[in-house]
Amino acid sequence: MNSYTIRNLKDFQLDHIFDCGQCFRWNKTGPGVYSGMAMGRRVTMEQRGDSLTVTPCTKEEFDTIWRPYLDLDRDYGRIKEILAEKDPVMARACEWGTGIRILQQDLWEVIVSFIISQNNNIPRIKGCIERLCRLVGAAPEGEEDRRAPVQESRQEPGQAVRQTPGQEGLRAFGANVGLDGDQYPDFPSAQTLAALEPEDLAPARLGYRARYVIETARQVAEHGLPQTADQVLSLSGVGPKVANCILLFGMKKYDSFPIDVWVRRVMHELYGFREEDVKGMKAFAAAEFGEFGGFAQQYLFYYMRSL
DNA sequence: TTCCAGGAAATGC
DNA sequence: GCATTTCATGGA
Repeated sequence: MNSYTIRNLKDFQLDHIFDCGQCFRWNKTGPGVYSGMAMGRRVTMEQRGDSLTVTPCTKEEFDTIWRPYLDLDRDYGRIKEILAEKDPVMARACEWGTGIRILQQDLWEVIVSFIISQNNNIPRIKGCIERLCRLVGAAPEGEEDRRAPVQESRQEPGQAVRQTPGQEGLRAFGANVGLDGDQYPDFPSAQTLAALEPEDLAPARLGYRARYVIETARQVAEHGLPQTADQVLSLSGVGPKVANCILLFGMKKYDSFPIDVWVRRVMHELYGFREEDVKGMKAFAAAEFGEFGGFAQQYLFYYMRSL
């Protein structure tokens, strides 16, 4: 299989990039090796020292898809210099999380992923997203759809058969299909999800978030993807924290500073804020980190989680 | 059992 | 306006 290798990478560590909570569809399959699904493609990335090998991948695919996805054209060394000068805590966090890069992910996938992330833990978020993709996601380009047909017997006897436009697209993996990571369906589109009802997503076990995902899918199917912060906040199941994640990870708004339980913890324990003083933390981040707030947040998040 | 997880929406005051 | 409660799910 064709691979592409890029050498002499600086400020690049796959382990930190895929373990700082920004993405959920990459899985570690060996030392420095990750297999996953992004940009509609299933690939494996392997880092050895300052070299990165992507498989399958051509030079053209690397330059047009993975170079921007991995944000390789941004000078993270300079960003760390600027942030490290701010305060000793930030300096340590930059050093600890060196090699972190903010991926340029698909906006729709980011929206759904972070709606699912609310009041949830990272391993279970990954499980929810994987089950959602296996349930209603499209087969990736160039691969045949090996999913089992939808089980018709789910319908209770005597219960009216509900017809929805998306019914024919609904699939479910049978219990005999191994969950061995060998299947990587693409992320379901807004149109696909908009045509479903919350009970259709029950096998994905999103909990009460299924309603938010479908309602947001309908908003996006009708009005298109959000383009402003206000439009992001108007989505169902999107509050201040999730909105900031969407702006940062899906819309390149690098001044966003998502404040979750971990950031609250680090701001409380290492910066001396009261834990409930989210307004104070927000104001501090805006004044202190400014246009680099998103990068600062990622370093702090990773630092606090690994303490 | 109870608590908690990258919170948001509904409800109460 | 602000504080409290509720919302599924599953692991610790």
